Amino acid sequence: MNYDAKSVEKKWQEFWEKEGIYRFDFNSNREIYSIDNPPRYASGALHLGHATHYTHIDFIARYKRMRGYNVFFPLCFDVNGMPIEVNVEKLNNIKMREMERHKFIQLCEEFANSKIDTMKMQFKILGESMDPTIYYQTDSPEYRRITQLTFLDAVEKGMVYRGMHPVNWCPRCSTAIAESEIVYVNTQTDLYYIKFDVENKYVTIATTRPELIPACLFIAFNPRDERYKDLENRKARIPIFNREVPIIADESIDMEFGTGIEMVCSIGDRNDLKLIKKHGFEIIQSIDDQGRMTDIAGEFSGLYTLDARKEILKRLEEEKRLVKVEKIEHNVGTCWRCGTPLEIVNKEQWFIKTVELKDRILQIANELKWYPEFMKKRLEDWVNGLEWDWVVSRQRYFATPIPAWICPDGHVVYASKEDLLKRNSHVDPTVENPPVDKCPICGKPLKGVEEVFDTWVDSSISPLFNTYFYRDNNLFKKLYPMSLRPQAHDILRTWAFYSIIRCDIATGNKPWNDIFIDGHILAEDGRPMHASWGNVVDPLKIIEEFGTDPFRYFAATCTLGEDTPFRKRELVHGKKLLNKLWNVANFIEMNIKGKSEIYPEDSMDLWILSEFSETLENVTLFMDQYRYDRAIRELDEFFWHVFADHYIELIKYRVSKNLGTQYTLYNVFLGIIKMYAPFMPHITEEIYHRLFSKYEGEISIHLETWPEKYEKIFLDEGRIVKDIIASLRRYKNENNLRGINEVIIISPKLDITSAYDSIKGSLGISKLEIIKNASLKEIIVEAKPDLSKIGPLLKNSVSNFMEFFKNIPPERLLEGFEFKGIKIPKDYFEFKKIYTFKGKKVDVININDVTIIIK
RNA sequence: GGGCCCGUGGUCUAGCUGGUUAUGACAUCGCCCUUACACGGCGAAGAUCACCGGUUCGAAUCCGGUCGGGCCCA
Repeated sequence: MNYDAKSVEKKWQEFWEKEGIYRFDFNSNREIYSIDNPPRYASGALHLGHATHYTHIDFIARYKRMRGYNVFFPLCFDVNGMPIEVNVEKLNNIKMREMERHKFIQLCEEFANSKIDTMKMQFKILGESMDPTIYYQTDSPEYRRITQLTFLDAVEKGMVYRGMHPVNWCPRCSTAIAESEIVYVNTQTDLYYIKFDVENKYVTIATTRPELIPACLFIAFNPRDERYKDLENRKARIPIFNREVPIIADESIDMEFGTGIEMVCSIGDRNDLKLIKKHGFEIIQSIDDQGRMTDIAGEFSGLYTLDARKEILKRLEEEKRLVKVEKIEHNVGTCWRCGTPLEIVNKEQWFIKTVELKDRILQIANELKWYPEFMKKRLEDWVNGLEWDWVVSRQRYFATPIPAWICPDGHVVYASKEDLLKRNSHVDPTVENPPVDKCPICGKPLKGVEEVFDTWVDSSISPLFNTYFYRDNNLFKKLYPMSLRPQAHDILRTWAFYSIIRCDIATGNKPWNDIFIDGHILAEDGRPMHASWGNVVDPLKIIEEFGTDPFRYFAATCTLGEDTPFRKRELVHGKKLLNKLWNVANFIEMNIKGKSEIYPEDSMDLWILSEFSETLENVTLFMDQYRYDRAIRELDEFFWHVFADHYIELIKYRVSKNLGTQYTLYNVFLGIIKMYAPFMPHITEEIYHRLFSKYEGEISIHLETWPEKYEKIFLDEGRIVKDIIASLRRYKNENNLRGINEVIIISPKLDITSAYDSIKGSLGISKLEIIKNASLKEIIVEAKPDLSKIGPLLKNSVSNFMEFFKNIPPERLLEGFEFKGIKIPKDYFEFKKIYTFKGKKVDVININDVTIIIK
């Protein structure tokens, strides 16, 4: 009988929703386990990676619930920022900056909410157990209010300032362009070779932008470049403008490009910017908002860059400084909307000081438990390399407004914290009045700030929002810090980093106890999924084909922190596992009538309880370390290859008449499906209702508690017996036998006589004897040295010994063998023996030191 | 360019606090419809553990380097 996931899963999803079984209990005194669940970005449907990550988090939530915790696992969405703006522009064929601000924001909200509805449904289909009663989305007025309040905390502590910062700028649209709005196009461009004077000689530099010569700050070459070695620390004179600039050596200069020596301007490209920062130069503004040359260009000022280029080239030619022109392939960043090549210009921006918090961040990172550990190092390296502060302002519409007003002289008035504390929504300075009539410093009129926050300013306070910071102090004390931050490694330097900063500024304390960092899900070809590569996998299609539980099985095989290619075969395997579970349930239903309360006496029943307990210990340990992959492997091995393959076969002959065995079967299987419940919530619920709920009393397995251990006895003995039975079953199989006439088992060390009935009964042996010492003649056929003992004893003569050892009759080793004057005790070897039985030919099977004789 | 991760039978993968013949899955081949399951059970074949060097009696495992792949870089 096969298990049909599809028909079963939907039923339980409806049931869980109706019964509201995943609830955080605000009134409970149980220990809290709180998860700082990633608010899903609301720009579209979930992809396979999201589906897998949320499933990983769900494993932990469900596991912790069964361990008795009051689990805080919010359903939440992130709704701010540019991807949604861009979608709205495309969908409505409009341009953000050509629309009325609040109308555009409304369109964004509508768009996001429609996506949220889709994703809520997807979470349900994925069997996620997030709690909809502790829901939030980051564009709610309440959330934005907390974003602003915590920003004002930073203001109060002197952590906020305004300053100049380079941004990507579209000269045609006259607006800042975000990194993701840049379209890179490969074009052909001219590379100009220009002579610069160095004292009474000259050096030829290559540039694609001669119009930036007036903004040249220094000349740079690679220190390994022999051609320019003697130029270091000397000065070059820039043509036309006749200004002296230093010559600097820097490893980042490409020796192959152009002449291997270049001019660094403020600001040509990203790399220039890096060099300028690194060598401590000030940025000069050379191009204005409309793309015209500024005053520094002297007689060329006011010209558009391309016109300035023509004029300057003409002059260079006149002065015989233009050596040659060469066509090259060039990657240019252009505006995604109008295609104009972008400039980098310096603009006034808002900052939160992060550089001076370096030590503090490292300290907090150390207070967190990282899973896997190496992710901490990634963060530390990143923090140590921090060079500038966090730019928190964006020239966009759809995000939390910066709660401030500004006068023409640049004096800032912030929103009143007292006022904001009393309200239930955020401040919008584009429509609201400032707390004072005019600038308290210069008396000039104030204007609301139109810039909004970088979306990480919103999402980085999720640990504060989740714990009711500024909303309910008692709850905050109870909930903060949170138990776990789960997230993926691509946003380690943003979400994790900024969260630590924001929470430290607001509370002076770490945001979480644990942080786990997940890897990515790759396409089946091992590459990242990309629509343009055609290797994207839709999670809902997979679920349609296989069911949710098999999908979750795949998720469980991913190792935390490592990228995992999607593997369909894991779904196939998951499906088989479900079938196996289903059929074991069938078997148990057929053989058990009612719940037995008779504790087992049979040694093999005690053995499987011991095996179960060991598995339980390991699974628990792995789950506590967020190693769900190890946990499920452990569980699979026990369930399928110990419990199903061996134990069930072993008790078939007696299950109907042995209540202790029925007790064992019932309880071990109940324990197994409980351990599987966090991974595969549907089938375990189905089996629970079919076999167990009427005795156990819960309406859902997901309200059950984690299993408990049994006393571990007969574990080693049981394993030997299991192997004996398996080998005899194989023997029967190979020889096509229905039963066996006579078997003698010699077990010199472990006492397995109590398993006499199990061996005899399950194999159909007519005459069985289990003895400790054979009165038979034993012949040692083989000896195996234990190198972990012999290695340290003999050190470098081990290999000589191994050569020598081959030719020694094994029985000589029994007497304590001597090699090069060193005595080797006999327990440094493992011996394999056979017996002759009254001179008759018998079949013999050896398992460790146990010998089985079959007549 | 910098930091981190990964590189194991045909494919994917476990092991990586060093110990003899390296785990499992899929695929391949053989046997078995044994009163839960043929989406099952048993067995066979298949790997110089990316490469080079070092430490060690002994390295897939530790160290250094090379090559290849991935992620992040405000």
